[in-house]
Amino acid sequence: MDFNKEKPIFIQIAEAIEDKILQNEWNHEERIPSVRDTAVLFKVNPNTVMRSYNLLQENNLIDNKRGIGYFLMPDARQNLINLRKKSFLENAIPELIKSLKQLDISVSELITNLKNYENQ
Amino acid sequence: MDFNKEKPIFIQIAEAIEDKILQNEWNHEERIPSVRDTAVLFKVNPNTVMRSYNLLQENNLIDNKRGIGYFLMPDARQNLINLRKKSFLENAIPELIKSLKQLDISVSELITNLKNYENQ
Amino acid sequence: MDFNKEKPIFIQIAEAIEDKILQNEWNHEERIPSVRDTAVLFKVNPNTVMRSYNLLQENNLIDNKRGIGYFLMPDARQNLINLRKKSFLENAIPELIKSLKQLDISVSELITNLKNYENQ
Amino acid sequence: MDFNKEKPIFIQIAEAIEDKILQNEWNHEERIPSVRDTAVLFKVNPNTVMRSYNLLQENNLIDNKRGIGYFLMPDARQNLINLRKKSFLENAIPELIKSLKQLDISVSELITNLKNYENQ
DNA sequence: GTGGTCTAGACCACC
DNA sequence: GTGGTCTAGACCACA
Repeated sequence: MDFNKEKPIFIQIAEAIEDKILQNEWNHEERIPSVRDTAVLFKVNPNTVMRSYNLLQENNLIDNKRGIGYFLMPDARQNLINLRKKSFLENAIPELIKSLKQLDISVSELITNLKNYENQ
Repeated sequence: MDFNKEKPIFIQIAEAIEDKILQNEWNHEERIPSVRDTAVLFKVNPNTVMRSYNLLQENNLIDNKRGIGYFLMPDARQNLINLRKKSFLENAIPELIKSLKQLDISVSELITNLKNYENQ
Repeated sequence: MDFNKEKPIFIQIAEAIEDKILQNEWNHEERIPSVRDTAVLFKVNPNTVMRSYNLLQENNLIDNKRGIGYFLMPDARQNLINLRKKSFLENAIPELIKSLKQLDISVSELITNLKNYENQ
Repeated sequence: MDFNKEKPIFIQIAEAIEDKILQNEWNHEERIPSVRDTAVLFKVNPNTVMRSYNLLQENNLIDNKRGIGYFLMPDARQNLINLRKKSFLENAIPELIKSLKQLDISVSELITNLKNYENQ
């Protein structure tokens, strides 16, 4: 995995873990890899992974059992979907509309364009 | 104008000026306000505006005449539209698609949603 | 190091670093000194070094890893040689020819003159 | 005539006039065009031309007769050739040698390259 | 520790 | 008047 320079690395790692949650990489309330293992996996300083895990914890996606590790929250996947839906509706859509107007692209043009992706 | 804390101010100023270009605030190859005037307008240090103008110059939107000021490039508006269209197609659309998949939203659902904005 | 008053300091620093690259001061993709250290070395404000590093980055000679520092690009040395060769052929040679004509110096005269330098 | 952005305009105008002197545009001690006419010719502020003329005067190429205009100095052409020869030997040649070394170009390579220009 | 942004204020060359 | 460079010093996010 190589990182996008625009976003902080710790956020990108958090998002990568979120993606795994969405893809059901782990079972209900299962333990996720340790900070150290994840740091090795991403070739990154453990402090950085720590920040990612803190972020996930703030969003109620994982929880910490001291001395044992981090575990998925009971409703992790559903919480995550809700979070993303919220941000999608509040941010992505209005920005999309703004871009369309500035570039003088009609909604129907956009739809045509989107169809190219429909089967991927 | 108040600034978004997420992005550097000098970028936001550059974008604000880009928006003015799109809205035809200035005529073909017209002189735009001086660094100092823009600094006063945005209540910001002239150095910061300097960075914004440098950015615009790198993108071939404005050009400098020594001792006189900055002027719109002949094709500023068109160049800008091309730049934005390119970034829109390369970034916004794929991200949109990714979000749709993760959230299990169909394209038709999205279209329905978009229609709410159609007349704004 | 003392600076030439004709050229901006930040450009002269960038050129000094380029010279070090040409002289293989650093290994392949090695980290170069921090902005602050370089500022101390040249007895200059860190902001000034920042501008030099930005310039080098634009020319694909160095790259930044967030929170860590600046690193030589994989092909830094070769890119640099290409850049300089290009500018040499496009600028230096035609100017040389122009001078020769204006001064009524023949190419063979020039060659004789050049030989004085051959063993330095 | 369009100006190179690297050099001050007043210097470029002075050089353009020097070139005309070399090309015998004017006769011995002839009057050269007025500041105003030259300003119109180059589409430039008269103050700028004033600075060019001052520069030429400092180099003993032209002289001013108050209320009448600027005139070529008796030995203008020869003075100019001497000036240029001096600067050529002191600046151009050593810089050329430096570039050759940095780029690892041998003198013979250079000569080959120069021959392309020999008949222009 | 690293780089990045911003301010305040000075000084300069150029037009 | 214009832009351009530089300093000093502050504050911040990131690793």
